[in-house]
Amino acid sequence: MPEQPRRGRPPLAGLPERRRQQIIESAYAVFVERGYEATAISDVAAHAGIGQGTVYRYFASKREILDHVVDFGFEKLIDALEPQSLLSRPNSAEELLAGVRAAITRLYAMLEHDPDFVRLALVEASAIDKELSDRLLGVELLVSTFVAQELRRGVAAGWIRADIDPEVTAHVTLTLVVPGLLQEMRGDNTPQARERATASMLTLLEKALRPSHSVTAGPAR
Amino acid sequence: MPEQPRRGRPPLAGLPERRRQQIIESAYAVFVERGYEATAISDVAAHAGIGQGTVYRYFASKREILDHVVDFGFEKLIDALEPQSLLSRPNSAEELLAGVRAAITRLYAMLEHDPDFVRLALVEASAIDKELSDRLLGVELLVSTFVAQELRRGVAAGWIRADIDPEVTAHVTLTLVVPGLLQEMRGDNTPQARERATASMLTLLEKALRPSHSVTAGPAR
Amino acid sequence: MPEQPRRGRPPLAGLPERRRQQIIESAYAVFVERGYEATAISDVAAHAGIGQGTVYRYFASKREILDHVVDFGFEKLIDALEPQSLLSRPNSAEELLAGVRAAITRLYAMLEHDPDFVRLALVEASAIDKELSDRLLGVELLVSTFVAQELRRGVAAGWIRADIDPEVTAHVTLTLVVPGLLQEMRGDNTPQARERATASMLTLLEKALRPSHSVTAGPAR
Amino acid sequence: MPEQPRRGRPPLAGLPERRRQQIIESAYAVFVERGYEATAISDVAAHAGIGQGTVYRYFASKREILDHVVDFGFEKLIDALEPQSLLSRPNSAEELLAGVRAAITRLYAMLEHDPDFVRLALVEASAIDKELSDRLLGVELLVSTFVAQELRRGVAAGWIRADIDPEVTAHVTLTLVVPGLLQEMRGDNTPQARERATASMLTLLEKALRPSHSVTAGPAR
DNA sequence: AATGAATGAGCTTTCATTCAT
DNA sequence: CATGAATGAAAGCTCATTCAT
Repeated sequence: MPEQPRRGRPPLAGLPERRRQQIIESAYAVFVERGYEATAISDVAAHAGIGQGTVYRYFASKREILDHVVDFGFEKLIDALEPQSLLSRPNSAEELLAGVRAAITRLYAMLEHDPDFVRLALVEASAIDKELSDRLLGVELLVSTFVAQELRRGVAAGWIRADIDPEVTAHVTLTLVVPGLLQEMRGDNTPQARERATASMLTLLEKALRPSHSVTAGPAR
Repeated sequence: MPEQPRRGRPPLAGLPERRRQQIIESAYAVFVERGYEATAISDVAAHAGIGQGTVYRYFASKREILDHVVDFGFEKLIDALEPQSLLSRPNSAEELLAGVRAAITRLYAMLEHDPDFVRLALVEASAIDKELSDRLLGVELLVSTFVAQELRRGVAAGWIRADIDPEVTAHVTLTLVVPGLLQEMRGDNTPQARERATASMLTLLEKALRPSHSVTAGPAR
Repeated sequence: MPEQPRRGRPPLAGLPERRRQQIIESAYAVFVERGYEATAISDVAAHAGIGQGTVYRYFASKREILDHVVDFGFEKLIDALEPQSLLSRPNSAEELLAGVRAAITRLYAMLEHDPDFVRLALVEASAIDKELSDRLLGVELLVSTFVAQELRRGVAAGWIRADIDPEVTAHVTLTLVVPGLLQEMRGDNTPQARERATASMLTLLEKALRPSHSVTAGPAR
Repeated sequence: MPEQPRRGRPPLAGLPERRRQQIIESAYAVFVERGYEATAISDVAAHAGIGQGTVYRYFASKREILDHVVDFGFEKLIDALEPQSLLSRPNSAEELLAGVRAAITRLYAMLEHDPDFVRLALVEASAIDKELSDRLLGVELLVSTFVAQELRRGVAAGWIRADIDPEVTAHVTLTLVVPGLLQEMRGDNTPQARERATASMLTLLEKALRPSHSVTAGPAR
């Protein structure tokens, strides 16, 4: 018996990963459509065009699928925001604001291209529990900690006013996207409305961050 | 069922309304405890000390109860924030900020007294759907429209800088409570942390709203 | 509110217990018919003429129903064997054997009246696990311990031969019913066959227990 | 079946049979480990190191595998008991008892060497149905018929008392192993306990079978 | 009006079996 | 032949809702 020549159907290398992705995307679609609790696994399977049992070959439970859907959403979001551009450490208020503006613009671009994305928030919300909310809060904390660091750099360099609280301000800065998302959810998603909202929020941020002496010292903006 | 003629006083006219309230409060308690989906009507009934069937004499469905629980939560929130104080139309940036500070302080006081309240957000989230989210957005829109009006008044009167967008700024202003709520959910709810967050957010708001009077050198008011 | 006059439908005192019994008996019937694993709760419900959900109002799980079915079987068995008659402590080999014979006779009477009972063994077997087998072994141990005690008394009094091991012999004595049960399961359940089997087993037991000197010393029976 | 041209050497004629045996032994192992119902075909396949589909090339159904596992168990048992030694027709009570003792001893030896075997009873039990129980009863009947024959020979030859019922006594004799098995299941499997049980059971059997020669005062045969 | 017993639709999950490769 | 991916039937169980009393 010279070592069997690999009997049986070859296991199709990429198949598992593709199937998983297929299921995640279907789940994403139906979760967004009807919400997590209201969606049955059979709905996910039907949307993916496979049998219910097949879903369980790739995921251990409905809950695990949600986790991956959330990851999927995060990835989409992170990709859209190009966080690396935020990592290009700004050296002036202008650069910081430009970075934020660019991120917001990309966010809107993504929302336009994938309108369902906003509703993902609802999906996540609809299945929120201690663990999931911890994850979400964790991501927010991580990002805002990074932002706070940049703010601190700006304060040290003098291009951000000294009397802010970096941590809190970082949280607030992230929160600035919320009104925009609400606006989208409300359906008021014309380019004009977006631009107006973006401009206003940046102005607000600018006023809040820029040292006041710059007013007297130079042209504001 | 003879009974009819209905002699004597009507059987406690207010009873039905009190029963409804009793059920809503019980639902509030158990929803907050375990979440909407995970709560059975029997849990609500048991908490209220009545039979399950009775619940259905006062509400048509579990979902309808949620609607009222949400209303109940809003009422609690509104009561805590004493919106009438916001209605005392401010006549200076100081007054406006003082009003906001007072509202935030009351919010924190309420959270301390009724910590479960933060969790209500999760409960609502866990049952969120188009209709409910529309309602929530509607409330936000209503309040922010009012705030925008005040902002516009401030602009006209010169104690708020002219280059803000009242609507967007109003939304952003409301959003300012979000970091605080996140903070609470994260469990970081010491008085110090609260005060620090409040102060920072107010500073930010102040910088963003106050006219750079030094520049115009004109009377803010 | 002078204390409500016990509003609502009165909870029908005996109902729960009757329902439980009804379900247990239906489960007994279908378990015996098809076996435990092969029986669905819906089968039990259908046999009882109730909805599946109702079953779960009275029992927490399918397994719990089995436990009660087994108890039900044990009760039937114990009642049939009239263990109290075994408790009438025998004072001679004759009395002991008479007691055993009576018990076996009652067992057969019961089997004739309720032929499904033998199949209960299969049901129990089909669901056997550590816990259940422990229970069964526990009962066997209990009874045989009691029997061993009687045997020891007989040894002390001289009407049982001294060279037996009371414990082992007690176990063996109980085991003597097994061939009879097998016979029943085999369908060979004529009165003649039963009598023949009973007589043989008793003879065997007699020879095994009776002191040999009695042969020479006196009339053996 | 004309067996076709069949060029070259036949592809390991014995292979199919070896595969079957491999599957049966794997099934034996996992059935004993987890029980029949709780074992999935994939478990059997995994244990055998083959694909699930392959199992179905050798057996039509899970149930059929069980049948063979039971056979396998019987074979093990029969091999251990060396029935041929029982077939060496005894010519005295001593020889008979010695044979039984030897068989019991070998049984214990086997249990010690393959402790899972006792659990096979449970496995079989967990899947017991009419057909399987018929098979088991059939085997018991077969063996006891043979034993009965030997007993009859002993009666005829005078070294077994005349007043026994050969059939029933044969059944009882086989049943004598039951207490020992129960003892093992109970975990009380020390050599001492085994020896004590064996001795007691043999003594009992001896008393039950041996003619009260003292009475006849003559040598049996 | 109030109750809780009853229900069945519907859920998640398992797995024996089939079959394209 | 061997394989493992695919499947759908079926199971146990939950619970919103109904309704006889």
